[in-house]
Amino acid sequence: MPDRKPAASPSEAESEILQIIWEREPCSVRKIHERILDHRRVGYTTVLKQLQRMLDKGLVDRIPGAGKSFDYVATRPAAETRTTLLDKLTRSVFGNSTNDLVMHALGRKDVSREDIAQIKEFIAELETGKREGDDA
Amino acid sequence: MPDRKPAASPSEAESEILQIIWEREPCSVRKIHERILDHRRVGYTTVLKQLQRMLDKGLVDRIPGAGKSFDYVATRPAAETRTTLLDKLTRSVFGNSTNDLVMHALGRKDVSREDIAQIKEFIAELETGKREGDDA
DNA sequence: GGGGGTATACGACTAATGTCGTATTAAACA
DNA sequence: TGTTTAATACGACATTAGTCGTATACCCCC
Repeated sequence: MPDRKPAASPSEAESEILQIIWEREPCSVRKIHERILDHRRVGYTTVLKQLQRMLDKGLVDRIPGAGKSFDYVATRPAAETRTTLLDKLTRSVFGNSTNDLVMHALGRKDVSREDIAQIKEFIAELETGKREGDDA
Repeated sequence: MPDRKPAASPSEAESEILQIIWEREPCSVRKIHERILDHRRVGYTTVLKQLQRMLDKGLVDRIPGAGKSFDYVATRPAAETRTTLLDKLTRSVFGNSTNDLVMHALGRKDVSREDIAQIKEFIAELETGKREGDDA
C-alpha cells in the first residue's frame, strides 16, 4: 500500500469542508462553496484554494467531474478523522480522559431528555456487543 | 463588569499550558515549563512567550510571585473553556450534534467496562437532577 | 559593590491558515 | 471559428502559531 501518513488533522476551515464532503461525496467545488455560503460569506476561490491544499496534504482526492471540473472525495473515512480530532481535544484539555470529555458534553444545559435516552440506548447496545468477545 | 470578550479559544500549545495551570494554579513559568518537559522538548522562553501572548489575549492573568517572577492563573474556569472547545469540535465535524460526538467517543475501543459504568452512574445522577426544575 | 544566577522583555523567523485577485485553459455555442 | 462562460492554477498578503536567541533587570551573597 502507498504512503499512509499519521493523518494530518484538518484545520477549522478544512474540517468544515470535509464535513460537507462526507455527507455528499463526491462533491464539486461549487457545491461545497454553495453549502458554505449558507453559513458565512467567503469567496469561491478561497474554497478552491483550500481544497487544493487539502489535496496536497492528502486529506482529499479528486476525480474528473462534469465539464472540466473535479469532484472531491475524502481520503479517510469520517469516523477516522473524527477520532483523531476527538483524541486531540481529549489530550489537550481533558487530561486525556475520554470519560471526562463525555461527562462534560452530557452535562451541557442543552442536552435534552431525549438525547439522554438515546445515549442510554446506545450504551445498552454497546454492552451487548461487548459481552461476548470481551477482554477488558 | 469589564470586557468579557467572546472567549478566544486557545490553540494547541495554549491548551496544553492552560491544562497545567488549571491543576496547579497559581503557577510560575518555570513550573509550567518543567511539566511540559515531561512530554516534549521545548525552550523555557518559548513557554514564557506563549504565556505573555496568552496574557495579551486575556486567556490568563498574573500576580506577583516569588522573587521577581510571576504566577499565572486562568481567567476563565476550566469548564467554560472546555465547553467552548467542545462546541467548536461539535460544530466542525459532528454536524453540531453533541450526541453524535458522545456516541463516537463512547464507541472507542479503549473505553472499558468500568468507564461505561461510570457514565451510566453519571447519567443517573443527571436524571435525578433534571427531574425537578426541568423544562425540556 | 561586583558577580552570578534567574526572570522577564523583546524581536525575529518559519510555517500554517485564511482570503483573494488575476491569469489561464477548456468547453460550449452561436 | 471566434466569443463567452465557467473552472482551475497560481501567486500574494495578512494573521496567528510555535520557537528561540539575546538583551535587561533584579536579587543575593561574599
